[in-house]
Amino acid sequence: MPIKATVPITAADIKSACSQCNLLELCLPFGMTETEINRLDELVGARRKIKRQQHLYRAGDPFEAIYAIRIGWFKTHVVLEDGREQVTGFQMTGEMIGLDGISTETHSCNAIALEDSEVCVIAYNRLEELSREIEGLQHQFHKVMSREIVRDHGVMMLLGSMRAEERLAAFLLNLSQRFTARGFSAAEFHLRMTRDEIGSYLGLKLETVSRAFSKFQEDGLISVQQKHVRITDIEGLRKLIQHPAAMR
Amino acid sequence: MPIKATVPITAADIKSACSQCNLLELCLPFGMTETEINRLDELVGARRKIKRQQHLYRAGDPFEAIYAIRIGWFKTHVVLEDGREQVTGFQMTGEMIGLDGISTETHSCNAIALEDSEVCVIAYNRLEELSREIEGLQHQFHKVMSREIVRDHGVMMLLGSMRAEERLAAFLLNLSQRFTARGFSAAEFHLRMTRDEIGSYLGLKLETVSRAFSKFQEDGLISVQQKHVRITDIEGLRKLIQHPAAMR
DNA sequence: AATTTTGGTTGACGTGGATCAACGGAGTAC
DNA sequence: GTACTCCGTTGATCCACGTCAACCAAAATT
Repeated sequence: MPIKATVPITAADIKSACSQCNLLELCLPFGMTETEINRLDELVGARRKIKRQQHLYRAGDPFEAIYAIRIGWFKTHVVLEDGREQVTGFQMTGEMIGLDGISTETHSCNAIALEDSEVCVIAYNRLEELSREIEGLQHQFHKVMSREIVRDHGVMMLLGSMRAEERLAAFLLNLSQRFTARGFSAAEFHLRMTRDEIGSYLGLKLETVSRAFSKFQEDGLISVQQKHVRITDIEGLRKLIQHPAAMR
Repeated sequence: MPIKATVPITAADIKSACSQCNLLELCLPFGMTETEINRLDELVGARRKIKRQQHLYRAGDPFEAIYAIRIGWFKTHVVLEDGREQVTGFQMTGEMIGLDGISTETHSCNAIALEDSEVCVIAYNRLEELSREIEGLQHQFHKVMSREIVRDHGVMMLLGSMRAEERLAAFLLNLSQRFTARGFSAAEFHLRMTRDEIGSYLGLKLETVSRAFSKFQEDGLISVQQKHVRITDIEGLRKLIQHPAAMR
């Protein structure tokens, strides 16, 4: 049974507290003073747990809140009338999700948990109120939105101008960099998404993604086994992007 | 000689006034009360004229302002180290440009006028100040940013999941819709960009764009002559997208 | 433990769009 | 008016990636 994406308070919910959270430098409070962060605690409502494969929200849902991911992974995707899907992003701990809803007050994409996850629910009207009072919050929120725009432009570059292997290399480097920022290994990580989902994000078919993984392994750039990836030559991956792979 | 993209006051500049402007319902003031709009006049600084092919700003420029297009057309594009370019958008009258700069306080793309154009310069620090005071401004500004994110997701769908002719059809329908919103003909318009620029935006080569134009003409969907386009069967174009063109 | 389902890999083959090339017309500069 | 440059069109050919298919491993279900 699909779960409606509103803001339910269940027994499992705990009151969140930004001031107690260790994601500070990744999340909304970044750059704010301690006093300001304490005031954030009034803003951030309940936490909400989302099980693997469940929706955080669906396209068409009324927009009420944005979400800060505390634990876990999500994907967002848009669907065309004829059923074609396009993954528009993979979001991890410390990232904000739901910004698409502001423009029309209705979510324009679907957000699905890739593993059991937990988000902080940030009521949007409260966020607007509070960011009129707290300059640091306002500024950081604007940065978060702008960052999303810049990221999207990067994806356009990827989809519009790069070949299959370059796209995958860019994808892996991006993941690596995001893991690093969270204190995890830059070289070794576990993919939360399937080849098909990666393919959708990168504008490729799953077979092509799989072949590119195998090729990278043959070339000694990475070692892959299913969802486990170890980057063995990060410079090699970088070069692959800079020197538009052997177009003879 | 390239012009540095700062905020120069030249003899040609006139003080702008949102309250006197006829772009209200397309631009930042949308949804604001008359009193609020009057206060906007303190926000919007000089106008600035940009000649065809000149930069409004460049990637790497320090971010100081966003711009509302009063007259004309722009393209934004990002450039990879190896020189590959990707057009990330075409912006017309009433649209905001420069939002990419907020995240890092440095512009991340280039904005170039496609024809002689004029923008209103909106100092970003003043915008933040004022939108802490005027709720309607804050809300509208957030909507503008969110709309950009949603638009970008649409482009990802286009680049990642659609075939050449579908992409061009979607592009023409999008232009048509934006012209309509400005009171121009939905069916007949003048393209401000070259086949090459359209191709870059759509992730196609200029030859493919040209062939798709010719195909649409053969099929009686449009008539094209150089940059002049007349849509003769708008429903036909829509169908083309909904029914993933004959993949036999 | 047996069975089913889902996800990933690999090979053979087909094709949409890229590439290469030639040409002609529009716009611009002199 | 003439020359030049830029832009768009069209044809011939090529190739990167999609499609189709078989198979296997891992995970979920019984």
